[in-house]
Amino acid sequence: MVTIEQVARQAGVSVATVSRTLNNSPAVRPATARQVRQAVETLGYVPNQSARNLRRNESQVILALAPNFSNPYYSRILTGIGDRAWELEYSVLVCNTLGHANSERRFLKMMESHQADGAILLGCHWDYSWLARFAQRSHIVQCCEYVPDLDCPSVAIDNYAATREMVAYLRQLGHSRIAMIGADNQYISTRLRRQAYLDVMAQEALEVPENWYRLADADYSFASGQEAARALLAAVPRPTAIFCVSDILALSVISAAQELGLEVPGDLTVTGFDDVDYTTMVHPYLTTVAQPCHEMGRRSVDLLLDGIQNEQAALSACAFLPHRLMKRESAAPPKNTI
Amino acid sequence: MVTIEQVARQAGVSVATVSRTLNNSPAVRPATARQVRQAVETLGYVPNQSARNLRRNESQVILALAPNFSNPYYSRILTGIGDRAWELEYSVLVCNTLGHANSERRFLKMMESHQADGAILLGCHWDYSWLARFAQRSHIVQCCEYVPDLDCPSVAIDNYAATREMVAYLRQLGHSRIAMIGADNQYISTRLRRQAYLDVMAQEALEVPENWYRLADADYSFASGQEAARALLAAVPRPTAIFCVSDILALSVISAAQELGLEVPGDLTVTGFDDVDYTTMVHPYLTTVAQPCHEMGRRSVDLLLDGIQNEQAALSACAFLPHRLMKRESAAPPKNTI
DNA sequence: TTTCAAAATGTAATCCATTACATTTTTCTT
DNA sequence: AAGAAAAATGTAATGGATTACATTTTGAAA
Repeated sequence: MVTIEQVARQAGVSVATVSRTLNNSPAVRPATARQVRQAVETLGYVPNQSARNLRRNESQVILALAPNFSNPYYSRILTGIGDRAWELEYSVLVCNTLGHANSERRFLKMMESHQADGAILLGCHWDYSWLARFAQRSHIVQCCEYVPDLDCPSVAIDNYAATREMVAYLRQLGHSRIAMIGADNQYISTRLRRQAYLDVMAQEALEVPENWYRLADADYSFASGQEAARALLAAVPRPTAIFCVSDILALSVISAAQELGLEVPGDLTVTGFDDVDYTTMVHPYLTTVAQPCHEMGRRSVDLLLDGIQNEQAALSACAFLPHRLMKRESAAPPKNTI
Repeated sequence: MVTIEQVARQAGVSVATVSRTLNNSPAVRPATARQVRQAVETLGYVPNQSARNLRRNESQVILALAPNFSNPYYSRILTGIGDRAWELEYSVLVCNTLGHANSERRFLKMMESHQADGAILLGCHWDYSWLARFAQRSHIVQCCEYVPDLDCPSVAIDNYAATREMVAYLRQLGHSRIAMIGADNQYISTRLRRQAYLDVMAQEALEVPENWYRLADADYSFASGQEAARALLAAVPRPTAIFCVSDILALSVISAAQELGLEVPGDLTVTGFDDVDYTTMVHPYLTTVAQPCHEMGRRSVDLLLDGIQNEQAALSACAFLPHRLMKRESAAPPKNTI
């Protein structure tokens, strides 16, 4: 293996000069730098990052913890994270936690062992108090989901406002029997969306019968959505609109409705959340809330590196990025407003 | 920061003993080991991986290069890779190459700089000769796609056989006007599927009019599939079945057909490839070829680590994993076999 | 009890780049 | 041309764990 010493010898300079050249120190005379680069080229030298990391006490690696890869929503955020990290010459260790607390811990421990400089958390099922202590010592950014009082920056959309808009839109279309399918998790997004839904309904003096707020799996699985939908569609009177907290769930509702011979949006309005690719692949195209996933990923990286590089960076700013209501085919006025 | 030296002092032993204890060397007396672990616990010591990596000349990290994250097919393989790596205490750097050769190179360079011990390549747009030279020096495994004469192990299904089965099945249903939508890339899978399609058609003495083999984008985009489908469906006589090299493309064909007022499978049979989740989310459920994605990911890791750990491991074995023909709703006999 | 091999532990070199500090070279002023 | 400041370069310490080799301890045989 070629080491910096061999390069130094080849270039007729000291190792310090080689190091400075490669790190673009301004203290190297251009002519000397040229010789060094020449030697690097000739010998095919590639610096050993482990040595650099050891000395500089950093790794140029950031972690991205996601509860799964199968949700295209996460894929898009991860793509954004990867893009920005690439630009800033960082690498991303993507960790599929499967929602297991112990795997979250093991991954986060990588920061203590200097294998990673910081971490971006996308909705994890962590143990709050443990995480709180952890956030004290390590650089963490929360993306999409966040534990409110945690001492670290976060990036998300305004879930409460977005949901209010969506429910208000349904209301404006003429719906009054509006049900909701949430998810069996403690995510802040889930809680805020539920609250926004209830608030609008209350404000409009609309009834929300028990069981009109139904739960799908923690990770929004298609099957659990179908099940929730079947239960909802069996109710009498049946809701005329169902607001779902994810696009996959919305697709599962459409599927369940069709199996019952109901047409969407003719007999039932269905809305989703996230605006993943599949929303415009089959008719009816889904009315949903678009999140700037890619940008959210990018912004998370910026916040994280800001915290790593500037000691006195803002500790716990929460960046809210703009969402967009995508009005498409799956929502329409109810047939008869009984 | 707590170092091994402090642990040694605390435990009243030498650093060598601490190191041996933590690496489970059998040469440490149990009683001593206990003291050491006690000290580790007390001080909250976490070994510095950079130092370890420098000394051992390894990183316990493997790379996984994928051309994109948006295709659920890749997500499933990556999940398999992550699972297996987790079991073996390796970390996975997932790299989204976006199909750019320069980013593939930059990621692969991480092996030369000792940031990664090996790499799993999922269909990349590499420069063959460069890669060949690279594979000499570094540990690489190809998954799903592979460059045939490259000196490295690979994992894939038998694309040729799988396609033959699918086309034979269409034939058996009674189709004779069978078209195909491939992709504008040089992947081995694309080439083999095309060849298998042509071979079966020739064998059955079926005509393949020019333009019945159409190309979607290199990365199977929905829009490009729709375009290809529209062109195919405008042909006279129109094909009665379209074999697509990916599920997304199949969905795009169904979408295009429906926009023309054609029913699937009534007026047109459509088949996909990969069996991603979405194939059973909307009707018609897709007839497709299932690949053991998760297992392919896991197997790739095993092959890679085998190569890393055993100097004389098999250099270029190609593991073929079993596929499965999923007969579902999108394929049916043609209405009239004119 | 002595002796010696085996087992356990310790000492110090090593991995390779970075960087504080020391030294040399260059440049500019007078 | 001398002298001082600035710029460039060099020397050697440093980061923290691993491990070859040296030394001590243990335990069993004689």
